[in-house]
Amino acid sequence: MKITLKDGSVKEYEGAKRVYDIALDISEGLARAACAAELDGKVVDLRTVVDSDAELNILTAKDKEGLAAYRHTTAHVLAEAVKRLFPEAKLTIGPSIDTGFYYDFDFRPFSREDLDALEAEMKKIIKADEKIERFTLNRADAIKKMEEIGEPYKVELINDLPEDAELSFYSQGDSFVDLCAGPHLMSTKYIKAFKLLSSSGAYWRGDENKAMLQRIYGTAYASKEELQGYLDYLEDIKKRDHNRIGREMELFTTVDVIGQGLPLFMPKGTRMLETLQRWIEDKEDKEWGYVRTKTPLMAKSDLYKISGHWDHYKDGMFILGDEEKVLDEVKSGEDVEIKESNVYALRPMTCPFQFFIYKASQKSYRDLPIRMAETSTLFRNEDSGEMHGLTRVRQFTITEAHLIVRPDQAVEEFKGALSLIKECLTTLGLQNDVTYRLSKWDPNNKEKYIGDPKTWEETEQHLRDILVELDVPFYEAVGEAAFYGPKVDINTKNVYGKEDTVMTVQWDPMNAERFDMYYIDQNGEKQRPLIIHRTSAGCYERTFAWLIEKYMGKFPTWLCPEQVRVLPISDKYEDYAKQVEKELKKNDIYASCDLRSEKIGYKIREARKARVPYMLIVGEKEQEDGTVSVRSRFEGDEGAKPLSEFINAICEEIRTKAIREEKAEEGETEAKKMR
RNA sequence: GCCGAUGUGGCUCAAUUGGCAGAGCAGCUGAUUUGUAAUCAGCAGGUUAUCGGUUCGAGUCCGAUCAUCGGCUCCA
Repeated sequence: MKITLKDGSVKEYEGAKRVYDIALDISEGLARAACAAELDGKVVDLRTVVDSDAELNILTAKDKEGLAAYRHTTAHVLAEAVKRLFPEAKLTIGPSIDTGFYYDFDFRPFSREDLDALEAEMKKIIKADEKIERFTLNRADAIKKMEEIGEPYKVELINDLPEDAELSFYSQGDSFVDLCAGPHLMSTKYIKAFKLLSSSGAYWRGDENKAMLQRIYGTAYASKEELQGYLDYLEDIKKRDHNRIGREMELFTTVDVIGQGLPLFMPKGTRMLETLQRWIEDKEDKEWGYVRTKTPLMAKSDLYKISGHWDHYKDGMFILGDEEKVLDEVKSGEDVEIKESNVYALRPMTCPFQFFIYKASQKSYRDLPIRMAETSTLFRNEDSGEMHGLTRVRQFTITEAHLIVRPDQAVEEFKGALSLIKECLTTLGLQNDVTYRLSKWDPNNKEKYIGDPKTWEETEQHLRDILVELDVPFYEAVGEAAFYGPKVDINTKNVYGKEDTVMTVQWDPMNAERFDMYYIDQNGEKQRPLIIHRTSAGCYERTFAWLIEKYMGKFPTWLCPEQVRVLPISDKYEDYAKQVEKELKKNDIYASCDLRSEKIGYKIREARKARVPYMLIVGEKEQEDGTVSVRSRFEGDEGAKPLSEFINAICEEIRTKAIREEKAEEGETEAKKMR
């Protein structure tokens, strides 16, 4: 038979052969690192026997699939260690994930000491060179076996598998057996480097109504160096955490008695937010044809009944008025008699408010599209465990807009909204850090959505076509749509590797009908418009958090709350420093003076810590020549230049919102070493 | 909401088996007048998150609440 390898080379063998032996034949080193293989495109175990011509790709821990198998085996070693140290723990599932693996157990919570003990036990198992063997059982035997060894969750899994499924098991050493599709390493001894990272609760099958299990997260790499590299990376990336940097830089803070998810923006943070806001409002209004509205932060429950929020989103809103009764209703799920006119809710979105602005006068087909934007503060009663820094809060402000369009304009307008977002991302330097997601409804969960299946399918196809035409890479996700329509979500990853939706454009075929919105067409007849809901720069809080993490607090100059700090060498030059500061402020530059009687090195250090992009050092020379000595975050010491020249340059940098490349940090680490 | 960890001056952290709440940085005052990443000295700063309990005595032990962090679930 002929085996075609991934690199195109062909090997010929007599008779049947194991994948493992073929791998050995090709290269012993490769076989040692091998985890699994792809046979004719399908991932298989190394023991798989090949008896006809085939395409073979040996997977090693350097491949995505191979690494997954390697980590999956590490998860099994963890499971064996848990069963050894804590025999009463019940096994559930333990897959590999992007960053490593986890395994869920039904047991008491694990402490860090437990994890350390488990790591030691795992090392023993690895050292013992336990052979891993695959075998299959029929359904009855499989259930009997799992009942025998006391694994009820495995029985449940088997019962949920299709009747004709092949029930594959892996044994590991003499005592450990786990239901598993594989593939796995052939022995525990091939695991070279792993680490248990953390433990936490997790629901059985991800269902909050089911049992709370205990999850152990870990990671594994093919070498100790790679593992250490990853652990260093984890440490390093936490230094970017907006929650830490934002508080340290006095951009925002929180206060116990004010409450969860209600951050306070301090002067510097506020200045940055308002810089962003002025930029985005100007852009929308002057370049993209938006008009601006300002609508109430609350409304009667009647409004949310029309919009569908009362039925679909009531427990996510802050309800005012006959509060206790409303809470009763929310809790019991039953209608309670409430004097409706007394019940108000803080708005969780702006849509219906702007819809009524549209409806305030009769519209002609010639008036459309109408693009209404609002810098819109919203309130959402998130569950107490959901809040995080600035990325998940209960009150936030969003660059919200609704485009009321004729059906023939919808595609163009939808594309326009995406283009505007792309422009915003590019200006902020974030365009390469996003993924596009087509968020679809879930046909198996119809009660969560309004509208009929046909409309959903059609609308989703429109979005798919637009994304393909714009040539942006995207993926599709079931069950992520808004309850009234599908959307394109633009996501990014935070420092903990979790995805956050930062921007969104939604195609809404439902609400024009609900709110009885119409326009008059050429023939004098009423027609339904379509509605596009969209953000441009997203929600200010979340985008702000993203910017902090992206730039580690060293923002592009135009966003900096302090753009220039003037540092006089001594108080003899105080007057000149103040004069320079005044001149900068005259040119709309955020400038300040450090007039303390400190050495220049100290003032520079402080300014660097505050992440001020430009320091102007002034002393005798500068005062005499009318110059400033520029030290920037980007180039370090840039030497003396006339003040006017500096002002022209920085004004141009601010005007164009330039993102200057940072020079590698030399000073701080050196200074630390020296101390 | 669920599981777990944590909460001590503005910040980072100490405080022996329950026994006088302490240090560095930041701040303030004074001296110093400084040329590209930390000048020196002094002073001030606390109901140990909040409320309750055990105890002769609680930062420490117990309970409740609030908040922060990591997960799970959720995220219109």
